[in-house]
Amino acid sequence: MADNIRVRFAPSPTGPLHIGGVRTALYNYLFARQNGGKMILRIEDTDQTRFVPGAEQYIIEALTWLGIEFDEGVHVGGPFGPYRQSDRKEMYRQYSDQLIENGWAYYAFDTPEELDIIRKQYEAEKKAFQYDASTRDKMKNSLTLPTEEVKNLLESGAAFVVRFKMPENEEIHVQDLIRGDVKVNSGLLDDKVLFKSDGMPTYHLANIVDDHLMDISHVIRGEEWLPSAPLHVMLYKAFGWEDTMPMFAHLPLLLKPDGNGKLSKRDGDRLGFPVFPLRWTDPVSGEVSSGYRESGYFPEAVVNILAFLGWNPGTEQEIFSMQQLIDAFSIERISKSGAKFDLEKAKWFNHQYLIHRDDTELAQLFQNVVAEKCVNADFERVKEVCPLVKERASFVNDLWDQAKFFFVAPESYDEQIIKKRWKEDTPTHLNRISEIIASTQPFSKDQAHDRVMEYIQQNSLNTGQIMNCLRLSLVGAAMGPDLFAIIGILGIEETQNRIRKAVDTIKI
RNA sequence: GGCCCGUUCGUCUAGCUGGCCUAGGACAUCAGAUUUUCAUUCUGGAGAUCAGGGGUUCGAAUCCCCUACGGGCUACCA
Repeated sequence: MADNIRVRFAPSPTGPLHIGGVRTALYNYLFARQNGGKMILRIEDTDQTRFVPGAEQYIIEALTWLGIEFDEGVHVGGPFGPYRQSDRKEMYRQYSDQLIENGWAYYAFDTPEELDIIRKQYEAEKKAFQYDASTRDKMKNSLTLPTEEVKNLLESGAAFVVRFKMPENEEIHVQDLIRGDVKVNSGLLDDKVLFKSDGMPTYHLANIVDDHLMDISHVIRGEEWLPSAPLHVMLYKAFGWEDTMPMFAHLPLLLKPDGNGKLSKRDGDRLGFPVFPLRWTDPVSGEVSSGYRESGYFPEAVVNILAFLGWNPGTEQEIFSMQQLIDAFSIERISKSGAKFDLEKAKWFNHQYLIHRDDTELAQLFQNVVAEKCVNADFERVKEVCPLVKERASFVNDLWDQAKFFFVAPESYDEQIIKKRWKEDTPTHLNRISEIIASTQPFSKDQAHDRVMEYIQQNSLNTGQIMNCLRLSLVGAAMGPDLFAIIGILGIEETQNRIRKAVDTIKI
């Protein structure tokens, strides 16, 4: 590996960052940290028409939430700034000029409308128009127009773009860290616009110039960029920057869980899982898209899930902290094929983080949920309850469904259980058991357990029947942790109240 | 259409320098055990003839070729 590892995550602020982008950021981050390199956030906002207010802030907030930190970037500054391409606007022109001077690029005056017409004509003949070596001498550009006219056009302020002059027949090699040697003939590529008529560079120019200026050593990005990688290689060559050209790694895409195609912003809520790290409200339509954070995922779990979508350590360990990922990560072990998001496995990951979370911390999180659901709950009780029910939950919110009865007495009783277990003499026994529990000295769940079991045996009762009815009285359903653990937490008074209420309410 | 990338259980994948693969793990799923309940836990099962076909080789999921399928790109979007 090179001495100075510098990687960048370079999103466009065209909306919320989706999890594919988050994964790209994560892989960049892991690679940088593992190699003691720098992680840079660069905002690529060269398309003014697609700019979405709030998107940049969203990206920063999302990555911060996930623990993906930057050494340099639009929000933290750094020696290679500015880090927002719109703020770098003035410096791109000189690079496109340089290419024109060297004969690697030229001015083109064809208007979008003219190009549109030509494309339609080609289409009518079932051909595809490509602005390249075979067509550029028929177009309106500085290669075909007289020098004087070009000069006049430029001076008169006519709209123009700068196009790359793609060689007619040259074998281009892209060395990809994941895919190996990818080669393509330049004759198949077109004369991409480098500099737009609005004075902004296109992605291709800005990207190469900035990566060079920012001393980027490795470009780790999505596979959708692989087709334009040959152009980028050519640009490095045209600028004479081949020696410092970064290494490329094109990541496999994240696919739709159902059917085919790459995961898109629309898929998430359609399939019941978030595609965004944070909830997003579209500033124009007002449409709300759910986020992992708001859905109850732990950031550590999201990182773990994403890390394993397209990468694995080659061992059987699946739960990795960020630091462990940094230590274990390697570009060589990134898979080549796209991965589908699996909601069930994602839940399992979150479950793992939930059950291994420190009990006090978990209790604090759950305390907030309890506070929303009912009146003031004692923190000590919340803390006692958590370890009893956490095995049953994937999310903190699930804890409520599992532990609700610790905080609120049952309002109704499961009819099925009543039908199956509740007998005529049940009230009598429950009243006796209520007294027994109340008289247990000293009171403890174990004592209560022993005394109740003693009663059941002495009266030759059916354990299952009595216990289920007792559970029904306290919980309202056939669920929950160990009955006496419940009684221990509810305490004598509440236990008695609930038994009394059940006996009064349940009729057969 | 053209170009590029890919293809192992339903899903994520191990396997990459060919023999230890009658293809391993995880999630999901099924069954049994445990339990006073639900869940957990434990044990076990089913599940990919490695996309298909040709080669190379004593031997291929692993190397080569072809085909099929999937995906990406093909804008003055990134």
